[in-house]
Amino acid sequence: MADIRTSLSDALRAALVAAGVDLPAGFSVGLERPARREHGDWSSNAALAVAKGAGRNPRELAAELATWLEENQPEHVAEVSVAGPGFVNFRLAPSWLHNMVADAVAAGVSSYGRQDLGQGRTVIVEFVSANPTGPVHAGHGRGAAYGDAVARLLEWCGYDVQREFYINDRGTQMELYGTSLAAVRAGQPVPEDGYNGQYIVDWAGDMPADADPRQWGRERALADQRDVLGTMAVEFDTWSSEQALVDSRAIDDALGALDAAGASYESEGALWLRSSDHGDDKDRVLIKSDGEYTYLLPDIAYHRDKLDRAGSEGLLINVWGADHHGYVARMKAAMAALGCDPTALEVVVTQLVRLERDGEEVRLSKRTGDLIELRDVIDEVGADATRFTYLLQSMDTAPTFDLAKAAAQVMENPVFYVQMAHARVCSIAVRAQADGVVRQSAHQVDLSVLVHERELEIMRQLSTLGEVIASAANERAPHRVTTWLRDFAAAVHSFYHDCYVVGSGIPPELTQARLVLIDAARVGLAVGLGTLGVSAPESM
RNA sequence: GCCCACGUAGCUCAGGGGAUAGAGCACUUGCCUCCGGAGCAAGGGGUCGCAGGUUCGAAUCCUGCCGUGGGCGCCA
Repeated sequence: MADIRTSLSDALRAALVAAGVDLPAGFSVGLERPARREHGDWSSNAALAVAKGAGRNPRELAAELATWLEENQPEHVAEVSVAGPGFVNFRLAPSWLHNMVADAVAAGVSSYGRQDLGQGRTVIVEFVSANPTGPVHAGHGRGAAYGDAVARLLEWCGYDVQREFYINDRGTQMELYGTSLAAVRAGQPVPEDGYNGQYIVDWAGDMPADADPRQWGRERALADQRDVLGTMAVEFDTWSSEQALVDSRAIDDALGALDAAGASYESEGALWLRSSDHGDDKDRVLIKSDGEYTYLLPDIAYHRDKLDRAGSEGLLINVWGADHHGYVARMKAAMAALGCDPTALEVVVTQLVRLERDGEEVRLSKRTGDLIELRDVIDEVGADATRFTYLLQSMDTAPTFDLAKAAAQVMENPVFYVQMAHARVCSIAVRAQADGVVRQSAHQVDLSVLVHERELEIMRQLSTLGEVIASAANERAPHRVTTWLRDFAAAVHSFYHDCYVVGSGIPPELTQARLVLIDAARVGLAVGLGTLGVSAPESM
């Protein structure tokens, strides 16, 4: 079927040419969904955009376009009108929505709304990357939900996605962690700046006497992290070890490359990166005066390795917490110093979450051991609600996550509201079968009887899912899908309330058409939830 | 002091160049013969932090200021 957007765009372009407008090179017709129903189904600002360059009055030009379009109507167009300062508005016949419903049902949960933006391009999404010195905490949870949702969205849009977790399994923190475990195991106080959490006591108690505390502690922490992330269905393709980079001499190679590029120098007994040559505030230390690497150096080697694995057309996306935003400039500077394409590395900084329970703040503090583990959040709230709640807002905002509200099984809880919409349409289909309704195959059903405002609203919203997914993927903004789901679920609940599918007084052909409609709605809900990694239950 | 993000309805947040700025919660008022009322519908409520600028058009882009959060280590 012809994409409605393409056919409208082509028609507008033809109308502009017919009106004698010389289109600027690279001109693309602007088409959008008007915010207000009375402005039609699609709207174009083309006349406004070209009027000045063409020396025309925008309203008059728009009127000329509308007249031409009325005489040369694209498929499904019912009415063309001019409004406001010079918008050209299209009102479409319901037939375009009926076609879309049939397409949605045919495509199904496995492919409706898929986009071909990536064309197989490799993307390595790195997220969570918690230190292997303890459990993942609630703050990591947002990164986990977000990173995985971005990965799912990119997959849905045709990218070849790798999910990656970077393990900082060497360095100062790792030493402190090992000595803390050993001290507690021996009944001694933990060293200064050591780890104090209750989990240290628990884990030290499990540690065999002959174990290497660092090595054993690393495995213990990773197993714990993997387990908890698994309970919210976050799985990684690759777990990259910092220590392995050292062992493979990748760090020496990186040092050599930086030296060859003239990007490093010695001073005060340390080795420095000339990051200020590439946009950073100041130069940064790579090797400390005591000979130990800083965090930055292995990370540079790691990103070289990732770029190499992603290939020349590949893209790296890093999801970092707000407390790491200061590292973006130096990391990009390092990549620039090595001659890498700066657009190949994209860092998304997620703002911190304020965690509450019944309005009372729960403070996160890994150092003091006073931390809320992600495990506790999932146990209290559930995996689906945890993910959905983390994805309610833009990553640029620092939202409040109220555990009690997120856990509540009530319609005021957005995740419950959306999942309930899915369960409801599933239950209608079950009910229809129980009532002995024999369903026709979808392509035999006459959908033209679907003209109720509630039905039209479901179809209009469903028709936007593909665009929403595309923009959510492009903007790395899964919350756009969350927002769409809440709106779409509201349309489904309204339909459910006003339009019965089965029952006395419902004509058989309307029952058949509505069964197809709710099937399409089910697909839309399941696809949207799927891109967020949230389940779509058939009953609740 | 410098860097990043944010400031939209009483609260939590969408919208991030277009037309009369939206949703949920809370508040007011209606609606249960029948598919799940764990609902639906209607209503009140906003100088989009402030001041300039760019534009045919700014909540949206730019500059400054104010406020909030985070960062500014040879920790990660």
